[in-house]
Amino acid sequence: MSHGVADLLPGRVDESERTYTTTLAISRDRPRTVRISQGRPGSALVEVEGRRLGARATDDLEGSVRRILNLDEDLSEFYALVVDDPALSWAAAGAGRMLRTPTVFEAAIKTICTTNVAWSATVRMVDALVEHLGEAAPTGAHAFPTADAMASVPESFYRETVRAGYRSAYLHALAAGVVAGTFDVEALGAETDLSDDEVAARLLALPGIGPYGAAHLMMLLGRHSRLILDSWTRPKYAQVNGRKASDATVERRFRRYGRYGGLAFWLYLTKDWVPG
DNA sequence: CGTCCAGGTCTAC
DNA sequence: GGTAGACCTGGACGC
Repeated sequence: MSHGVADLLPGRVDESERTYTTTLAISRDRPRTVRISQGRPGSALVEVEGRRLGARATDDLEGSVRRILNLDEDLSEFYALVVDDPALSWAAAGAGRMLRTPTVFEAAIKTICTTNVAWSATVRMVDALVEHLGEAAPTGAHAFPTADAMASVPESFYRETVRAGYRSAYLHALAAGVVAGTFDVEALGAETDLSDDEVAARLLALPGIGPYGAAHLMMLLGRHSRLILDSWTRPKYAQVNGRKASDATVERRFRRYGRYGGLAFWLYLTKDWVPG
């Protein structure tokens, strides 16, 4: 079973039908439940529940789907780097486009919910956030909550209802900081002139985000320099590699991929997720 | 029923 | 700059 933060979108992947269903927020309107599947070769089919959308809402939804499917990322430089590499040449066929959340805020909140807990607990916390704070679509399904919605409830809500434990303070502080403008997290997904170091520094300044979380979020932002080193990737590396290695050794091994070191590491670990 | 720990982070040395 | 200790929770495991 494969997991990634984007798997935690308030929706579900149906592997047999190869579809992804989720409920997405639309500005100035109720959220809508959408079903994403493969359309004609080279295109995605997006089916929207309910009455026909207006032009404005359609634009919103298309923007969200583009961000979820990461359609605008150009990985040609990475493919050129690995095409003659026995360990990663398979990736040049088109791997590495991470499934993402519509907003950086959502990814950051979910990343906090992955720290120091079993995956089942992460799912439980995110489900509670969506159920209790997310706006409902006509289908009854809920979208991921906005920063405003998350800032509007007290920290005790996160402890008592979400059962997020000590993460509660981080979740509330992040939402409140985004609302106040202290943390402009969406800018990190839009800016192109910021260095990876600058982006990393801003992510590390977020409450509850440390080296693991920053590396994880940067991958989703198309910043592939950092290796995600955590309790899942370390043993997985040992398994794929054949023997254990220190973080420093792993970092050294992937240094040759330059600004794509993090992506190379991730794909090296997840090759067995790819069919065939 | 007690202990351990899971896709860590923060604080205090 | 590097490193112990504390930190919520609930599922897994040993007794």
